[in-house]
Amino acid sequence: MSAVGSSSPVGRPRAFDIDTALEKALEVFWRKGYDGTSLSDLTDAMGINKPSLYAAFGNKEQLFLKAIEKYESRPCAFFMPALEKPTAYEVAEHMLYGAAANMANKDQPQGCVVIQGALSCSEAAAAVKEALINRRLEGQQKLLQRFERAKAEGDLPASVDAETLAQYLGTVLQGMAIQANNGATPEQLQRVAKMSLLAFPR
Amino acid sequence: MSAVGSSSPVGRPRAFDIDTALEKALEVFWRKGYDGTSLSDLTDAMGINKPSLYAAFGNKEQLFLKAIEKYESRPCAFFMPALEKPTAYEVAEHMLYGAAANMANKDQPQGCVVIQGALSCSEAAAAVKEALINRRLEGQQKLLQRFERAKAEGDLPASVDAETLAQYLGTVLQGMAIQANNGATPEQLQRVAKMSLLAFPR
DNA sequence: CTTAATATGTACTAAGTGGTAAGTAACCCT
DNA sequence: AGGGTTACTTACCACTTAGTACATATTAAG
Repeated sequence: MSAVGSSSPVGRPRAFDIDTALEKALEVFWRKGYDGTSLSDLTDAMGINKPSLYAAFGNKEQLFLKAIEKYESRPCAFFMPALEKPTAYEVAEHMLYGAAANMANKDQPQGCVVIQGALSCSEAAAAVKEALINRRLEGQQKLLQRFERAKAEGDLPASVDAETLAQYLGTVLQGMAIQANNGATPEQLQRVAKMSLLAFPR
Repeated sequence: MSAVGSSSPVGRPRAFDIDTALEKALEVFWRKGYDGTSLSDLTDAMGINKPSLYAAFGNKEQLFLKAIEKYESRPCAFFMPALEKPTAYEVAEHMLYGAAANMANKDQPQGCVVIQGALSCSEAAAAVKEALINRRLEGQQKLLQRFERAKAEGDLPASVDAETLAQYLGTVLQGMAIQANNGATPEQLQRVAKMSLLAFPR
């Protein structure tokens, strides 16, 4: 058997780095949304031609979905690490402050591509929209499970409605994405984060 | 001088009602966003041909802006009436519960066209995006002014940061629009509304 | 050096985009 | 009945869209 993986497969080698190209595509989708992004936008940003794009990523829709995966696995991702905090309050705290820093970070497009990539969209983007909705619901589901665990651990009172708590937190996080698009600064979002924590049971 | 107004102007009379056509256009823009809506989508929904659309509304962009005006002046609009409530808390309360009912209302597209009409978009939609951002900021500005009045009236403690309060409320309202797009029910949003009021100073 | 395999650039397709020209139909006023 | 004015219908425009055929270039293996 021959070696598998990225080490010199037969044929002409790819002239671009697939990961940095995906990063470029992500940035365009993030700024312009799925409907607002054309293939020319993508090939221009990625520095490749259309046949290379189609060979490497399938088509526009699959490229988008791969870009979303990349987005969620970024080093600056704040969601999953926050879930690991010891108490429910700290989970919420880290998630809110992480979002405040991340969504208004001037080094990248404002907001969150999972929220604004295909919110209202054409029929051509219906599958993409659905995929994004599912991602958002999964995130909220993870919060819900974390808060139920906190109830089981006695960290949250048994009387707490974990579902509403998770949905409230999801609402604030998603609202922060819009605020970032409105031009809100990280500092402003931090103050919003602090205030929204006042509703959190201790 | 002849009579002005809608009473029999010269020429062939318009064969469609301009207001109901605008209502149809609004619904399409609301569901599909500016970039996701084509002129064919619009003419199909409005039941007219392109030249009629252009004669009556200018072009796609102007039609969108007129549709937004219509949206904000709807009978079901909850924003402005809520501002008139006697106390800051009641203002927030009515706004949040109004949003919960409105944004998840199954008789219309989910969410809010001012938020999702052109969040991430193409360069062709840049002017529209800017117009929507301004509308959102104006709404928040109105909230801020209302809360500052409440402070002056002694209804809110002088120590309250009215700006953050307004921004927090804006964040929750905008987050509710995303939640509605995720499929949240009016009841779920009501629980979120109730919870977000816990952060509100009394 | 040839062959097989993959990537590349150029050029193309069919369909859809926003927007318009031009002829015709319907109305009011004289 | 005719003229003036407006709206409607049909057909079109130039351009962009997502996606692809094809010939060429670059590599590894035999």
